[in-house]
Amino acid sequence: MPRPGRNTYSDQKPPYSYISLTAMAIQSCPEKMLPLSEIYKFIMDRFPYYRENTQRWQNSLRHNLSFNDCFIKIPRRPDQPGKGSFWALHPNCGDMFENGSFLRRRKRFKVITPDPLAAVGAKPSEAAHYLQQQHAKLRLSALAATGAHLPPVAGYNLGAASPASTFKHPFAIENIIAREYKVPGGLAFSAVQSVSAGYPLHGQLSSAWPHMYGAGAADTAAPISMASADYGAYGVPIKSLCHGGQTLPAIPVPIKATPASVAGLSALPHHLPAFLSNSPQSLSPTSPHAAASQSSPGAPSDALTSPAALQSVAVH
DNA sequence: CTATGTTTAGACCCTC
DNA sequence: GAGGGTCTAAACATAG
Repeated sequence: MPRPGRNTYSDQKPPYSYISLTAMAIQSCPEKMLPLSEIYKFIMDRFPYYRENTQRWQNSLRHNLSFNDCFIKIPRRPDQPGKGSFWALHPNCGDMFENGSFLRRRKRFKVITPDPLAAVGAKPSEAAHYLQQQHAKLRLSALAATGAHLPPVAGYNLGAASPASTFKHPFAIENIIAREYKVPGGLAFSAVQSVSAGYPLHGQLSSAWPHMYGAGAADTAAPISMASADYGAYGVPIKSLCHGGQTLPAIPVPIKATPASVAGLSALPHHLPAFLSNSPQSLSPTSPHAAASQSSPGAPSDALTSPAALQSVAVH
């Protein structure tokens, strides 16, 4: 099975499924969510193969976004004008891939409850209240984001914030790349750790993931650029969410009402999965900036790393 | 009108 | 061979 990171695939079809390509794109964004057009752009930027037949693969890609539960649609808020929604990865899409193969998942990811609100048995009024709370959170974080020197927080920590946590998003660029850096003796070089520790990784990444971090790719928007100038506290980009100058992410609402969206959300709202709560921590990158100082105990970010927080199952 | 999102269907490939 | 994952194509609906 072809492995990533060995060549640039130039005009050849990259050995990644649309799912993994999409996941890469999403993961490359500090907010861990992207509008469709940005996903297109990401893929075309890095894989020349996809600069042709756009109609074909983009249709497939849209199909994948809709069809696969591992992608969740995040509506734009009213103050985020634009077309289409944002797309994010379900936090519990888990270890869908195995053996380093990005062509085929071992299991299809499927969620098992309709939505977080239903999962906690929220009545409509409670749901509204819940959403208001989330709104308030976001506004608070937005304020924080505008301040240049607020305490940094751990971002979409991928498990890094909690010592007990081992969850690392399988699609995280850091994670994917880390697989390429198995150090003799069984110790894997952890890009996540390096990023957390503030070590510049670009050099390593370039060699491991040439089409992503290639030397000549400086103009292709270094995917996990952690330039402090670009992001405020909580990792919310000061410039915009990839476009448009908005700083507030939308309230993430798993739109798909599959019977299971978030089965284990009984702990809500206090332990609302960070991802779903759209707590800025959960959506911001792990960065040198966003290292240790954050996270009060029990902060929403814990939820992302807690298996109990959001139970989805990989269904065969 | 175009981009986006959903759904259905068939073919191909892989794993069990 | 069955079942499942992926890819492709197409039709349709909706939003900007």
